[in-house]
Amino acid sequence: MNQYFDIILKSPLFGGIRRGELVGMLDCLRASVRDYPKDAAIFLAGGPATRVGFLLRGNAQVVREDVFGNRTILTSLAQGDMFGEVFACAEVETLPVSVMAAGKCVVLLLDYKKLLTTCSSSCAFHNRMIENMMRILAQKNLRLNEKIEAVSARGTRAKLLTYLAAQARRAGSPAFTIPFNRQELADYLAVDRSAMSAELGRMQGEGLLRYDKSRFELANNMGVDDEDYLE
Amino acid sequence: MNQYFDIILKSPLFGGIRRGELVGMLDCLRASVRDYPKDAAIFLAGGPATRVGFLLRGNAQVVREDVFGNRTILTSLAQGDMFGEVFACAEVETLPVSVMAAGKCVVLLLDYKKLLTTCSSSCAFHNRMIENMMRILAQKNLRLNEKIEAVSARGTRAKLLTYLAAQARRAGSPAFTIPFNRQELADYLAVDRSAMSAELGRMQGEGLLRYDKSRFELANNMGVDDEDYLE
DNA sequence: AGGAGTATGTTGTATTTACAACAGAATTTG
DNA sequence: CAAATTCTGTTGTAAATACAACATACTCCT
Repeated sequence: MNQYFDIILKSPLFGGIRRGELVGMLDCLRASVRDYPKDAAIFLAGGPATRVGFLLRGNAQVVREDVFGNRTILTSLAQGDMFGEVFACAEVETLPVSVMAAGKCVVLLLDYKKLLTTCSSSCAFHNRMIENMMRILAQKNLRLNEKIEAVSARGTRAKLLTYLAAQARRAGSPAFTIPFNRQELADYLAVDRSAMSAELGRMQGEGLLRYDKSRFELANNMGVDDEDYLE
Repeated sequence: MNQYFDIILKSPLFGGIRRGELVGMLDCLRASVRDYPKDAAIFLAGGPATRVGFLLRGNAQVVREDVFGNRTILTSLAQGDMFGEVFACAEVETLPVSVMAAGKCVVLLLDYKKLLTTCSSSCAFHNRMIENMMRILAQKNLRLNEKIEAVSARGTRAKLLTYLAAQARRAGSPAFTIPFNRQELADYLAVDRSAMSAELGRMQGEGLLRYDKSRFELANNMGVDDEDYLE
């Protein structure tokens, strides 16, 4: 178990927790570690959403199954990733998704109620974790809002500008590197890759921006046509 | 102040709180009630995001101002609505939006840190509110994910089917009423209203669904073409 | 009931986007 | 280093969507 301490401590939920506190904490939380073989269901759709998981080892996928049995991969999980927390915190009755082991997996499971309820000794870390979880949920909220803004923009150019402007804002600079390649960016914005490439080319031609690979630089007059200021 | 008790108690953040507990609670939370004239800034972009607000009276708008001073209305707030909680919980340094009074407003303001930190007397309602806030954030997360799924679908028909299927799932029935008129639905899905209307007409013609105003009923063979099963 | 205002549906046209196919650059692999 | 693979950009064409304009239906108000 303690071979996984570093992974656990790196997780945002455990932010601000010192290594020495961890053992007692996990004990108090009644944390359990389980092994799953390839293709096993770590969480099964239809089951209760009472636990929060951490992938300590292996890879897994969050999948949704529609009425006709078609499986869609919603997220891919890697070592250190947390999963199930949104459903647990939302207190949904039954899980709408499954989490399937893509290979052999080792998982840390926490009971959400235990995590939420300050224990008798009112230990400090409980409050810390609650604060952490709150921040995680709220920040995810902000990221989702950002994506909705970009995807909802009308037209490929507007989507790109919305996304790139947000990245520039986040970077605090008109020059920044995005965490996507072209195909991933196209998927994120829900547009066709080649059409998006063409649009990027046109935008560069018009001097709106410059780019090289995943590095972008927005022109300072971005999106503002001089004619707007003529009377 | 107690003229507003009913509004406060109806808010999800105060869910499970009894009327008799409220006075002591608000006192312990150092809650303050403030009046704002029309066009006043309740929260100002660039300022700290340390408080959570409730609109007790009047209407307000959450607005974002881009680099060039263009204002976009992100949300309209009505009586009873909570605002600012995502930024407070995410612990962002500076507010990226402003909240402007659309008319005379009365607002209840809570300090997020006070709300989060269990007070010395470890009063029960603190835990209740923390649980409530967690659920509010997580449920908002689920709603945003639902919207992203719909908006990201390729093509008007796929967007409609994604949205309508989610509504049917939520309703637990293939027949349900949506909370939008056509224009609002089109805005939600980021498509053109008239094109969407036409698509709905085609879909009804093909027997995929039936509708009347905001009442929809999905066919049970929805989205499954019989040919898929011919081999 | 009458009329104003709003909501919805319909159609034709212009524009935009997706799709497919390919070429060149960059990266990875043996 | 060379071959294979992946990534990116380009182009022409087909398809989908937005836009504009209008007809009809519905709602609200007095």
